[in-house]
Amino acid sequence: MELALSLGDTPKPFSLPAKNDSVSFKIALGDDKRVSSDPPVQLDLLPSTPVLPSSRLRIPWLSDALGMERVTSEIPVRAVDDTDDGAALSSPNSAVSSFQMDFCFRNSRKSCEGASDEDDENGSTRKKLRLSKQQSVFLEESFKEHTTLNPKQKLALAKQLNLRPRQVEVWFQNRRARTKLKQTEVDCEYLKRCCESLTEENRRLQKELQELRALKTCQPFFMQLPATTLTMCPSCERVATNTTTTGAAAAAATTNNYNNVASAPMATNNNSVSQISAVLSVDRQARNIALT
DNA sequence: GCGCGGGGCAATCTTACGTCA
DNA sequence: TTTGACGTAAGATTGCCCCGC
Repeated sequence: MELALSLGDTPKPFSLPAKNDSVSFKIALGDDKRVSSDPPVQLDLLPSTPVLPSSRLRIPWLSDALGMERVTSEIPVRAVDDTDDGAALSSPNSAVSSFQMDFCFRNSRKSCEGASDEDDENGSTRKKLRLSKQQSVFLEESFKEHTTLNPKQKLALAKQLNLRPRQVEVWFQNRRARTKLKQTEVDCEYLKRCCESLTEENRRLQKELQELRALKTCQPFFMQLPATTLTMCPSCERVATNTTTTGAAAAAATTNNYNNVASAPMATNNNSVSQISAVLSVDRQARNIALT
């Protein structure tokens, strides 16, 4: 998914890192300046302080990568009728109660029925699975490492959590989708703030422009100035030189021709210091009026 | 090039659960 | 305290598209 918002003359296309399926935005402004000082928020939708009981629950590929000792025997696995993936997992029946003690501390009834398809077989309505807190935490930890799973990882995770591979797959799909949704919401909020900021900036600049035009028409002193005048940029506090043929054009060009005062070629015209000071003074007054 | 299978994604449905009057 | 309506979160399904074989 790619959204572009460009303002100004140099829209810059951007590419998104596909990592983590997050949607991010870049705003290309005319001079590549951010409108808002706030950087776009990158949501950290993963639990920052997982309560994963790492001593008992382990992420297979993580543990393998770290060379950790496998302790999967501590996570008893109940027999699962895995019809959709064809990978039935089994373990001694004695492990069932141990698993349920591990995973089903919450709402004793519902969260323990997840991996069973018994409801389908006896014709009654199938109860919807609610993952236990620990299962969710474990999946979140896994998601933190891999937002997508390869078949091997999926099987390993399903086995450790006593879920069907399909359930793990669905959980990851939903997790990706909802992460993306939340990130999109955050990004939209950020764009909204940017839009408001730009609107306000535009309104202010329009007002300043009107003030400058009014100043130009009301004060013939402007019109009598030589070709080059100095004005102060209200935004960046820099003095601008406008080398034009008329005073009117100079006034109109003040918004896009601001240079550092040090580089202003003041010596190239016949303006006296007093004339420059007068222009600056008038310009400052106009600016203050516009801002207030 | 075409068909097929697998995986991801978007949209949607469904259900569990919390809140509140 | 109980109960029903309501909203939300989350598990699950479906259909489509893309890609590799």
